[in-house]
Amino acid sequence: MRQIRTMKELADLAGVTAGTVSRALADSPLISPQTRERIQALARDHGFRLNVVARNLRTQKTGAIAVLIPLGHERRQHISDPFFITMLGHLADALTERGYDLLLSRVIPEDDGWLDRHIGSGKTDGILVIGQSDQSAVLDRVAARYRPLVVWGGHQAGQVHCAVGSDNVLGGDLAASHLISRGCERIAFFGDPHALEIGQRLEGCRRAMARAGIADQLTIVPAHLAAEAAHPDITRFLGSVSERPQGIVAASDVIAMSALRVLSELGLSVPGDVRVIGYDGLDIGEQTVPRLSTISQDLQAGAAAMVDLLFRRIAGEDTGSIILEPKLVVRMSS
Amino acid sequence: MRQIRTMKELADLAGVTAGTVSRALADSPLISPQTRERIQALARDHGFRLNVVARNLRTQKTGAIAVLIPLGHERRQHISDPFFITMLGHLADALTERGYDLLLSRVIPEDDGWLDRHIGSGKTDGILVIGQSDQSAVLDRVAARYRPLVVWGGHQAGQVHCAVGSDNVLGGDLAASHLISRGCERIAFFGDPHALEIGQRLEGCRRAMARAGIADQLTIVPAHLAAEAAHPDITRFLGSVSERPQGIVAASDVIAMSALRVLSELGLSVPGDVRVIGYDGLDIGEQTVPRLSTISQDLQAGAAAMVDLLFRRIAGEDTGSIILEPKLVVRMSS
DNA sequence: ACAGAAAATGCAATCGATTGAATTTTTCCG
DNA sequence: CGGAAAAATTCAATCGATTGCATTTTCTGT
Repeated sequence: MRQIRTMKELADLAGVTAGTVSRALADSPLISPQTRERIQALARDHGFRLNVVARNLRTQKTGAIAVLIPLGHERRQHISDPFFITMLGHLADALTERGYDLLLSRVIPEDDGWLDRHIGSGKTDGILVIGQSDQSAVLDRVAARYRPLVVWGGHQAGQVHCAVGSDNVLGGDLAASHLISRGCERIAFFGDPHALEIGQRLEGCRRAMARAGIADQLTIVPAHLAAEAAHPDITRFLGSVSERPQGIVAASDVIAMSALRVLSELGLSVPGDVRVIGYDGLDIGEQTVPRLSTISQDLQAGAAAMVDLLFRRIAGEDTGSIILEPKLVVRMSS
Repeated sequence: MRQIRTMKELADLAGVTAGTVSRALADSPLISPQTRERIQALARDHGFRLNVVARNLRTQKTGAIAVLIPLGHERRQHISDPFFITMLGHLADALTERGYDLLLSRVIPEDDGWLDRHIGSGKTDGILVIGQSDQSAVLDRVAARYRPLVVWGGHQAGQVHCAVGSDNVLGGDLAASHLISRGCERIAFFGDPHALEIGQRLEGCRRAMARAGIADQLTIVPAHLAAEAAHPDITRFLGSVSERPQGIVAASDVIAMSALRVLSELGLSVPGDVRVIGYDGLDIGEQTVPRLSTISQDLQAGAAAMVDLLFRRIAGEDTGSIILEPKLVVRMSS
């Protein structure tokens, strides 16, 4: 039994034409039940798989969605960053459920054309971008004429591109309020506010402290996002500061983990000497010692929302952004 | 300036035929330098992107590699497992470097056809599989007739499919020997030896202990691979055991992290009361408290090797498996 | 048994780029 | 300046599946 590679071959075998085979395999009602059954059996027996590339060309669809990870402001941030990865996993699940493939691309934006290069190549039916990095302008420009594009990240006034993210200001507020309610007054914020989302979290932090009348007790430590890079930043700060903070709001769980480690190295107890709260709600927060309190973003719902919006945009609908509500998760570190 | 979508349109604009445009854009020496330059400029000015799907159909290549993650023996293991993810990141980097796309698929093998379904669909030029799970037989069957397939995982006698992995027996030996050299006698192995790679690690562990004359001091705790699932397994064991082990060899870093957490919850110090060593060499091991000693697999080199083998197989070469040497990394937990 | 409707299948263009072979244009040299 | 060789370009088939339209086959009801 020789291998059948094309519909033409299968058609010859069945004594029909390729068109009939195509319809039979697609369960078209135009084909009689008998021949349909016969052809499908034949296809099964000969292990026939239709050529998806040819179909894509003809139908002008690809059945694939690109997930792009721009590494703009943080070259050292690797694709294996736990946040990216968690997001990626959820997106993979959501897309798989809809029968779509996921084309992964790590992008280092060297010019403004990285997005355009993906569009128009016809490789995917739509694009999901994880994180705006420092490419908001590019995203806005492209979004103005290319619909099927959804971004994970912050939302700000005047933003053109469709984004899904959590309310970062509220999240920062929750984090700081929580520490304050536990008695903290001197609070340090670990994270580089230069990035949009992180800036918003800091803003929320400020808001909560102002409300408590301790706005002047806030220190900002622009720690790096990647764990290896954040460690020295944090060590430097905690080692040199005269008045140790009572509470630390980290801009991400990864930064919080670095903080936990540095504190342990300095012989300080958490939450005894210093209280720590992270941001993201990643699973690894469950595995730290002590288990990490955090602001949880429900990335699974976020991923589902991104995919949902994307498909509605592919269908032609014009959707707005979605802002999810962050939730305070109190574990052992605060 | 209207949008140019096809080579035909661009050709009309330039007053030549599509064939010429195709060659000009491909820097073919058949085309005169002037026209080539002119056409390339035109393409650039009009933002022309050729249709990759059409080219793929014609050239019978796709420029994409599939990465499949079979979740056979561990349904609860999520794609966001740190090991998968780290591997995926390195593979993405290695493939990006060669200009290939990465098509990600999470597979739950419900029948034996999951691999065949990917092959022949023509969507990718080759397949990388992360982990054999319990699908060794399927992999062997397919590998017998489909060349461009490389698997991350263990290697055993009679194996047909091409695999890249580390010497698990040696790794297990290294881990146990290290603990023994630190004075441990009662040693517990955390992990389910039912899976090929883990069984081999246990074997190495046994070998080292036999050499030290303490073969009878080994306890096996078949902990789950996923962190959430491993935690209760470990708690149950450490809570009930009469003679607490002095050393723990964990079959993965994730399991080791769960162990660290349980030990901390029980008020035991690491490495004071119990020494712990993991397996994999993941980055997160740097962030635990205390920092995790481990058997490092150099996943980056492993990923590079997988990609290298895959491309050699795509080129028609018939390659053998590769076994990497694991390395002992001593940090603070042992 | 037969017109006419309905059902099933065949035919052929199409998606957009690539490439071997054919053809036209240019170059070069005696 | 003629003519062969070299260079540049065009022509047309091809990759494999999809689909509107044309055609053939199979049912109806009378």
